[in-house]
Amino acid sequence: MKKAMTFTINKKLDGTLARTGVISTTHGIIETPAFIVGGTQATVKTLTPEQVLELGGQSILANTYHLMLRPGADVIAAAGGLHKFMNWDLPIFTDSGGFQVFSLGMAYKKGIDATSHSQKGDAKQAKHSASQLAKVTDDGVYFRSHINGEQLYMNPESSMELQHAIGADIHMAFDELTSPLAGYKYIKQAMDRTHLWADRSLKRHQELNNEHEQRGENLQALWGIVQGAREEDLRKESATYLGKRDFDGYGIGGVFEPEEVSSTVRWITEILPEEKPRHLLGLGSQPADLFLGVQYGIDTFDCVAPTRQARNGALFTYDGRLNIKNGGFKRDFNPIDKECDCYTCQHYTRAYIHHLFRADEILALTLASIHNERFVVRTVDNIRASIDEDRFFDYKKDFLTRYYGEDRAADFFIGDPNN
RNA sequence: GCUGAGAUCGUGUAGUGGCAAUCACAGGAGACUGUAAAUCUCCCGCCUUUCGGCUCCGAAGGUUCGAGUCCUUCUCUCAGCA
Repeated sequence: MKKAMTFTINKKLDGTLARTGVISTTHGIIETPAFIVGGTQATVKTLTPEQVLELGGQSILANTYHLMLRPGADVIAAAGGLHKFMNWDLPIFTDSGGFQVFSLGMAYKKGIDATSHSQKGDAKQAKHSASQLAKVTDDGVYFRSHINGEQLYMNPESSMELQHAIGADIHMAFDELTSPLAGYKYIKQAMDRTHLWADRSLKRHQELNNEHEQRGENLQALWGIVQGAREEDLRKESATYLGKRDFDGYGIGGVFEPEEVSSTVRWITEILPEEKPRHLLGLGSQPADLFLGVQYGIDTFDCVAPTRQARNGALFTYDGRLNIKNGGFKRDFNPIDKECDCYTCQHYTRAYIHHLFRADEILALTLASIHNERFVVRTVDNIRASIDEDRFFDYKKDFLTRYYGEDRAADFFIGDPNN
């Protein structure tokens, strides 16, 4: 059978797990390390595909759970697949729905949500904790639609069938990620279940690819997902188990804090087969995640934070984050960041964007999203260039010191050769 | 000029005899990591780091154990009529 996807390593950075390379799919290539843009509901919120291209997006990640609910995988298949449906011709990833097992289920039961940083006891959380929307069994997961409460069921096989119908280039295996507050016993149980689900996902995936091949259609790729929370032995067991399977690449799930990147990610990437790409699921809301992820062997990232924070007025600058809604920007006629090359910074001032947010104008969301997404995509692109040019550690030190300040940044440099 | 209705936080309001300050907006700040998120949280009379303390319902009187609330006069606003 021909391959759905290939990965070529161009350069490895001596003394680290970092590398640059190229993922090649039937919809084109992704130069890695790369930031994959969040496109959950078959759209990058507030942006047209042309705007995503202009800000340097190489690929997007959509979500099976959301698209199954609305408009339905059958609708996307009838439209000729997700690329055609949403007018995005470059590579697309789909997440399996596994994250929603967590965000609609255990996360609330445990009294925290998907973002371990968020405050306990906020009104929304209290409201939702009363009604958990997902329930896990060994075979699969019962969901209640967050839209209308309808009962749904998803398991590894159905996730693969939905993902193949949606027709992205790279799929994620259906997994269960656990709350950071879960106990060891439950973490292990969920990890073992994730492994069995990975095998079932792979089996169904290969059957579906066989059908594609017989019909002369494009093949699709599947990446397995490593779990095990913060437990070193479980993470290593998970990487070992999945590393032996015939996946096209790997996702690392259930990582929540920047501190975990330099420990947890390393345990895993040292074990996973070097010749396959690794994706760090859901991380990238701050620059340290990106530098540490790459340093410890990550090839691709995805994160909703750049666009979500943009919609809420929190914007990246090379000197740290600012909240454009604050009163101090009312008469600030500078761009968001003088060194940013994005469309927003080329044409608009802080004062104007401040005004748009205050006036509840929807252009605020688009301009802010363009900026934040460009900031993150460009940072990862620059990290890639710094590896190719053997100046990664200098770039990392300059960037993070400026962004966080010397004191806060110090922890990110432990063990670096130039520290 | 007459008649009527009003005056409570920056604004609009709730409160109709029992610890005044509800709700919204405006304002001040914070959070957000495989998107139940253009969302959420906190502050918003004055003093105090906190604990807490002090004010306060257009003005002045009055009734009452007790008044934002009832009575009298005044000021101002709005509506209708002249």
